[in-house]
Amino acid sequence: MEYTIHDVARIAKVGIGTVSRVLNNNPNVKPATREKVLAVIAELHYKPNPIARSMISRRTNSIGVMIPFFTRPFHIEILRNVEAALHPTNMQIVLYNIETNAQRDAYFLDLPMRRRVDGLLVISLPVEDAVAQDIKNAGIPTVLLDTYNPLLTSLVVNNVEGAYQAVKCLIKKGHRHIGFINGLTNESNFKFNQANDRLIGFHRALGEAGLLFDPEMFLTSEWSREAGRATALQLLSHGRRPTAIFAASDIQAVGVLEAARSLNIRIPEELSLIGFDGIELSELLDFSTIQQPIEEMGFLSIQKLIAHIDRPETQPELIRLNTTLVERHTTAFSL
Amino acid sequence: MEYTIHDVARIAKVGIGTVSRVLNNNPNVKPATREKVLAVIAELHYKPNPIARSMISRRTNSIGVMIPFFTRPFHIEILRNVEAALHPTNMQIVLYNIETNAQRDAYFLDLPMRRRVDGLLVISLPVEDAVAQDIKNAGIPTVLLDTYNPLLTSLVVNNVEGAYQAVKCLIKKGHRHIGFINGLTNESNFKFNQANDRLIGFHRALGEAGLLFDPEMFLTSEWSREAGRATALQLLSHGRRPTAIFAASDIQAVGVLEAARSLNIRIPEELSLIGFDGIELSELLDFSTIQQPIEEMGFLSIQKLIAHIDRPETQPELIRLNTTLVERHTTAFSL
DNA sequence: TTGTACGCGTTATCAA
DNA sequence: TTGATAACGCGTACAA
Repeated sequence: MEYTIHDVARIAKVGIGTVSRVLNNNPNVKPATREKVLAVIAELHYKPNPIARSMISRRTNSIGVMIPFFTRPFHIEILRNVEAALHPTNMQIVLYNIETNAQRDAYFLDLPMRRRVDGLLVISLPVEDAVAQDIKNAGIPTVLLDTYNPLLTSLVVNNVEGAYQAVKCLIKKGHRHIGFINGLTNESNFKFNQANDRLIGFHRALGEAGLLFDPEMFLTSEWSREAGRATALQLLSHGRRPTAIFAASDIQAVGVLEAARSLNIRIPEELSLIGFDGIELSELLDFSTIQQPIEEMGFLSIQKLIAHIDRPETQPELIRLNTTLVERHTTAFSL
Repeated sequence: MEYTIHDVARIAKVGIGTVSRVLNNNPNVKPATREKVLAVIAELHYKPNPIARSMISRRTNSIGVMIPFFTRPFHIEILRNVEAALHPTNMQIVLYNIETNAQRDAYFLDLPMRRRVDGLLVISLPVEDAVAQDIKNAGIPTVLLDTYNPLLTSLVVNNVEGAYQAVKCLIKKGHRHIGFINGLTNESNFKFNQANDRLIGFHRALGEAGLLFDPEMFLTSEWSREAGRATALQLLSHGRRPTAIFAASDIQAVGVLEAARSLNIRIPEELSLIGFDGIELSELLDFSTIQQPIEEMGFLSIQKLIAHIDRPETQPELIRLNTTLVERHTTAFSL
């Protein structure tokens, strides 16, 4: 038994226009009639139908969040903060978990969320130029978080600088033989260009210290614990094993921790380690990392997205946030 | 430049009825005209407006997922599997993160998602009888996961049996002095009755072995790592400290691990530990736990929910799944 | 087999 | 200050 605005109007003996005005706090309603209408609304427990409202307003009060959800805890923490940022609003999150290339294309190309969401927040997923152009043409307010395309507002962390911070820290502590486990640029066919930037930072720190890049000390793995461990095992079994490892993500760093333990290599005495992301697990396992401003990333991206929704003429911009080196108990001086 | 069904009809020189029939695969369309219409649809990249469709069909193709999202990794893993189960469908997830009592009531009492979602999946959050009755009266297809109410289809794990398994295992290994860190029944004003059941299982195993319940060995803490650690510290500082601890959740068990490490208590030599949930972290940190069938919980709950959506006359049922003891390297014989 | 007209529940316009 | 009426874009009887 769902009531409509007509029921309210009929029972309150007013026109539906008046009810609508009451609902939308239009001041052009005589206080007395407003009271009368509100009384009926309360009595019937009437709630306006949001779908019908969307028909007219062309707003759904929801945003689509595209996220490669389960690959990394980092994404969960981002999502948490996105959610928190959205709370004060009355907007809802429609979750698009993206696990395969096909899924991503299905969402991006068909843009099925068109008119089902007011805006789109894309987390970490690379957006090709053609797709970005499509999104722009379709006029879908969009913000990219932890991924970049010049056509769309993008919020990224300075990955080059972050990696540089990490490696420089290790060098400062006397390490000369530093392993680098980077993330795959291609995973599930996604191109994560974060990895490229982190490699650049690695190179820069090395170059600045006059250290040579040793190809044998550079490996890549999936952005996962298991892959991180396997790769670390490889690195640590090397004839001349590294005295320090920089991992491109915390979850890979966890794998390094495991590998070291299984090889009875003590951390930090025999091996220093720095991860990347600053997920809660890094604190829990007490390892050093390059902290991303996760909370700020969530809030700022929502703020920008809402700006795009409210003012479609808003121009795309690139926002670059900084990382922070957080030293915990996995970084020691090289012997 | 969004096209409507009228544009398609006009350009294809047919009526909108025909276009609609083509869109909905109604067989009563002459192949030739179908082709013609499809050609125009393809040319215009026309997509029917889902909002307008919802007006008529009264389906939104989305389900609301209410989840106390960030308190425990367990919920994340549940959500992951719920998402996976929903993928084959063309349904979307609207995420309702619930962190406070006020939020929960806002969602439950106003039922603002009414008509914005086809169904509701409530994870872990207790549902009071009055609320359950409201939901039933409102005719909102609903499934409760990891929480129970007789009025609604509920999918729960046998918490009593799970706790019993854990404690019995410890007793079998010779432990006579077993600490129990239970979760709070009330947290953020939520009443988590999972804790009650686990306490019952604890009692049962003790009683069966003829062991006395020692109130000093029974503490409760928030369902968090920090709280688990603080509580474990208290337990382990006791004059006659336990030789084994059963924690009501894995995340609390992690806290126990930390506490033991900080007190230089070796695990499992000096202290055995069993957690509850079977989250990935338990595998990562290699501690024993009572494994919940997380994947099955996700898939089965969605299956049941869809049944309720498709056939509103479906009767509520109680589904009870079993837990499994997974022994890793934190359970040893008592000396 | 096809087209027209109506209704879904709102908001917005316009005349009263 | 108010009420009737026209959209919004679609699905669906019903008539042709």
